[in-house]
Formats: sequence, structure tokens, C-alpha cells
Amino acid sequence: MIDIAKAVGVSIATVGRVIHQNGYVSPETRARVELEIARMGYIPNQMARALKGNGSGIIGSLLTSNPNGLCQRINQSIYFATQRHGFELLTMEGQHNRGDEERLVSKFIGMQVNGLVIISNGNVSGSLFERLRNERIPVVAVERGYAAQGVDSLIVKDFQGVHDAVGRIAARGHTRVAFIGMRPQHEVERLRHEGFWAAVRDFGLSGDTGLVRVEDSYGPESGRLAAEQLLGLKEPPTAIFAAADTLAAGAMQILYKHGLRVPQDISIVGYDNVLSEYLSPQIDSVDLSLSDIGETVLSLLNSRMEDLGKEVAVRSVETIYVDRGTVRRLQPE
Amino acid sequence: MIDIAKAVGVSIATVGRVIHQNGYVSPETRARVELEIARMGYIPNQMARALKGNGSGIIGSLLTSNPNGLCQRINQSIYFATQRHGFELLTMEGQHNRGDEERLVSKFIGMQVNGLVIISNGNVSGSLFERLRNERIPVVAVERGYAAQGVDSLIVKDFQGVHDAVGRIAARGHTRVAFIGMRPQHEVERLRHEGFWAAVRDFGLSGDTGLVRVEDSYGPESGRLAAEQLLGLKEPPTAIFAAADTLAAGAMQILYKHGLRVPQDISIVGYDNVLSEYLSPQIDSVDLSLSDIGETVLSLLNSRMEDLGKEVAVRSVETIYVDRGTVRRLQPE
DNA sequence: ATGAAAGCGCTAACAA
DNA sequence: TTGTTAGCGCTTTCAT
Repeated sequence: MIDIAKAVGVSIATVGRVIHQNGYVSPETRARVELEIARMGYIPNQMARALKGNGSGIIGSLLTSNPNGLCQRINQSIYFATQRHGFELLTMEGQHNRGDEERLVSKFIGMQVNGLVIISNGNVSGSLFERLRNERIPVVAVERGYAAQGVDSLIVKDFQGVHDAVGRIAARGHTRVAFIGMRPQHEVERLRHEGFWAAVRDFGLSGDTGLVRVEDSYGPESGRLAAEQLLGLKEPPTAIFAAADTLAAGAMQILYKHGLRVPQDISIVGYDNVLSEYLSPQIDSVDLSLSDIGETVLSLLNSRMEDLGKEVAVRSVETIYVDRGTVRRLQPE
Repeated sequence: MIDIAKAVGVSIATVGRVIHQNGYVSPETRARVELEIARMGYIPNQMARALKGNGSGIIGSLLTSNPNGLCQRINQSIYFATQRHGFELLTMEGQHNRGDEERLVSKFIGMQVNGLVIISNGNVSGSLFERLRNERIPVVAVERGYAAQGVDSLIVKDFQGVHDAVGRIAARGHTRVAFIGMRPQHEVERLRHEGFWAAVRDFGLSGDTGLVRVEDSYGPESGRLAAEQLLGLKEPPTAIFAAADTLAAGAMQILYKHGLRVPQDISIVGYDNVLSEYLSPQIDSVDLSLSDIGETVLSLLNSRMEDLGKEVAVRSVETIYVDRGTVRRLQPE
């Protein structure tokens, strides 16, 4: 700025005014300054701006874990919204343990982020939110099931999503519906689990516990293991609901190996819609309205920036059942 | 820092010294200061540090495009290396057009990044690199095929990767090997293409141009389209090489629809290894040594930070053929 | 319509 | 061993 001021023969205050388009600057001076700015390719130092007190222009995003690829898709949707709103997005990834989260949050605080998005699968410690509140940093939690205490949240309705998907399977006449899920580690697994059991009750499905497989990872090997066991049952399921596309993919490999066709011999539905369009055949799955997520998160952040004291807001993202015809109709609906 | 200094009854310089572990501080004072720092949860303001002149502690990463999910995996590997080396990684994503790239690079410059990683599929404008050199910002280009002029580069050997993979297919006795690729838009597509043709020559495959399908996107629909056409040939291929897993996945859907079994009826190999373990059956694919990428990029950046003037370094990442048995042996090797 | 100057939080050179 | 202070680049208030 000093260089520009010198070259044009004005003060740095004037240069500042043309950059911010505020205050009075004679059109003629403005033109000369703008020319010089362009000529020397001046780019404002964001660090200095940040120091001055308006924050860094950076929004942080904390992926507390990223088990099945969905969190990254969510994060990308937030990235694009962030850019549209004139912020940068700085993403950090943790392993969903308390120490990691504390450490990364400290980094964000040191960075003077203007806001922080915490994308979690549940179980983020409340003290973390409290700390951020003390630092007066706007926070939005992208959460599963229940809103975190005292923070603006965007809730992914996993319970609903699973419940409705299983309901669709039931509506087509299936009663022996299997569930392949991941061992409840965070809220997300618990909710998907509960959504299934609720559907069992609500739609009168077989409550046979042999039909429910809970595995130790999201990898395809878990899906394979579960499918092997399901096919080994005296009375195998007519439909499989997998609580993640990665699990469904593994299960499909076993169906294929056993010579079963989808959906003629067995029906299958996945979840998250990350992989399902790549499988053979493409399978039904449950997606999120990703494009909305980014904008919703940013609108929550923006209103929190305007007024840190206002009451907590909770929004939710709807789940979308993507029908690709892999649930066979056993009876007219 | 002022608060701490006051609370302990020392000067901010002393506080600074205990934070940086340099200069002389009496053990007793040090202890008192450290206690106070912990007590009030002091976190240094990175923006102020950056302003002082040692850079922001941020490394930028520019994804010039992200067609098939591979770039994101590369970026994640760089992220973890970045964290290990005590930097933050700020990722921006462009649409691989000149304007976007210029705009995002300006943002990085404004952010005072300590280094910039440009992950591209070829065709990044040379003027971009020149601009960054003028700004004295260390740059590493993660590139395809050829090193960009005058920048430290990490080369992904796509030509080799394709050539070798097709060579393996040939070694198993296939001569009618089909290629499904994406329309050459950037270096990456061209190289994969050329790798195939080179293999045709080197291994004496059928040069039948009907076996080469070039599509308009990386989506599975392209793979489907290509496979339909290949299966419609008078003399269909005995093996398909798809230059991306996403294309292979689409092709598999058509094979499945036509009742063809892999590998008994037809062989198939994918590329990028992003999807292949999820398909039924899991297919052969070509992966990168991802874990090395991050460290290599950071070592390039670090040595460039030490000496901006040293001569340009070029490293490369090997491709790894992942054999999952989807190439049928037509003759003993 | 323009300029002067304080100060954001930190680092580092110099003084004591 | 500790303290004082200039200054990084910018914004903003106050003065002219």
C-alpha cells in the first residue's frame, strides 16, 4: 500500500479508501490509484487484515471422522458455499478422539477463524462447544439425530432415513428383511440401528435377530462377512438393507458369488448413495440433499456472526430415497 | 501475552521467550509463566505471527479439477503430511480454467501461504508458476507425465501405469484388448491414451480402432455406453482396459446385463483403484503409492523453503498394479 | 476530499 | 537474566 501511495502521490489512507470503496475519494484520484493497483498486481495481506480485528476470513471445518466418504461430500458442499460467501474453508481431519479434537480446535482458535463447522457422527464433547462459546466463535454442528446442546445445528435425519427406506421395502411385501450395520460407535450407527428396529415394529417385519448383522467396520469385507452369514440361514432374507453403501457393495459380491441375481432372487438397498450408482446393478440407496447443506450451514453461521447472543437454531436435512429398482415387488402395494 | 505478563509480573518479552524456548529465562520464572499460560488457556494468535513475517504456517493446495476422485485422495495424503510437518493445509478447488486458477492463486498469495501444491491433470498455465516465483512462494506441482517448466514436480507416471497394465493383459494371451477412456481434455487423458497405443505396438495387440472407445465424461454412463458398443462388435474383445475405475464400473453393469461373467467370459481391468474393491467381483486396477506422495511433496517444499534458488527437482510416484484375478489366462505366460 | 497516526498481537534486536 | 521498543500491513478515527 505504501508503494502504491508513493507511486500515485497520495496517502495510504486514500489507497485504503479506494480499496474499500468507502469514504470520499475524487473520481480522478480513484482512477489513478486503481490503475496503479492493477499495474503492480497488488494483493492485500489478509494476515494484516485479520490482525486488525475482523477475523481471518477463514472458516474452519472439523471432520471428526470420515468413515464412509459421506463426510467428505458434505464438506465439499460446505466448501463451495463458503467460497460463494467470500470466505476460505480450512479443513482439518481428526480420528474422533477427545485429544485430537481439543488439539485441532486450538489450532482453529489460533487461526482466528470467523466460524467453525463441526461435522460429526455424534458424541462430540460438550466442553468443546463451551470452549468455542467462550472464544466467541460462531459454530455450526452438522450432527446426527439430536442437536448438540446450545449450538446451532444441522441435523441429518438418519433415523427417519432408515425407517422410511425399510418401510418402502416392507410396502413391497417383504417381511424377512435383513439389516447389515456397523457396530454402534457413534450416534450415527445407533440411529441407523434404531431406525431399523422401529421399522420392524411399525411395519410388522420379522424380528428374527439372526437377520441383523452388526460388523466392526464400514469396509466391504464387513458386508461380505454379513452376507455370507445371512445366506447361510435356514430361512434367508428376501431383502437386505445395508446401512452404508460400502457394506452393500461387499454384500453384493457375495450374492454374485452365490449366483443370486438382484432383484429377481434377492432385493437390496444401500445407504449414503456414494457407491450405489457404480454397482452392478445400480442399487437403491438413501441420499442427502447435499446442495442445500452448504447454504444452510452458511446461513446459520452468518446469522450467528451477526448476533452471538441470539437463540440457538436447529435445521435439518431431508434424506432422499433413490429408487433404482432393486427392491422386488412381492405383492401389490 | 500482555495478560500473562501482568499476571506473572514479568515483561511480554519474557513470556515470548518461554513460548519459543529461546533466550535465557530462569527456571523459576519459566515455571510460573508456563503455569499461567496453561491456567488461562492462552493460544498464540497465528495472524499476528504471520504478519511479523514468518509466513502464515499455511500451505495451500489447489485442486485444478477433480474428475475421478483420485485428486481428493492425493490431497488427503498431502494433508496428513502437512500436519505432521506442523503446517495447516488450505485447499481450494477450481474448474480447470485459467480465470479460476488466477483468482485462487491470488487468494493464496493474499493468505501469505508458506507454500503451494498444485494438483493438476496437466495444462496449468506457465504464467501461473512465474507469478508464484515472483512472489517467492515455494511451489510443488503434482503433475502428469511431464514436469512443468521450472517448478519442483512430482510426476504421476500414467503412461507407464497404463502401458504396464495392458502389458499384463497381453502376457496372459489376450490380443483383442479394448480401451475405454475419456476424451483427451488434459494431459492425464492423453497419457493414458498414448500408454495404451504404445502397449498395442509393444505387445503386438490388435490395433482395431473399433476396440478403442473415447467418451465424454468419467461417469459410469460413459462406461455403459462404451461397453454396449464393444459388445456389439462382430468380434468383441476378450479383455477390457478402462482408464478409470468409474468407467470400468459402468462397463461392468453392461457385462452383467448381458449375462457375461468376469473373468470367465471377459476380462477387465480398471484404473485409479478408487472403486475397484467395491465391484462384483473386485477387479484389477492400478493404484498409486499414496502414502509416499504426501511426504515427497513436503520434502520438496521444505527444501525449496530453505533455498529458493536451488535447482529444480523432479520426483515421481510409481504406479502399483493391484491383481485381483480379473484377467483370465488364455495361454501360459 | 485527503492525510496523520494509533494500534491489532507478536517477534527480535538492543539495552540494561 | 530480564525489559523496552520498533515494526510487520492494514483499518479506522480524527483532524485538516
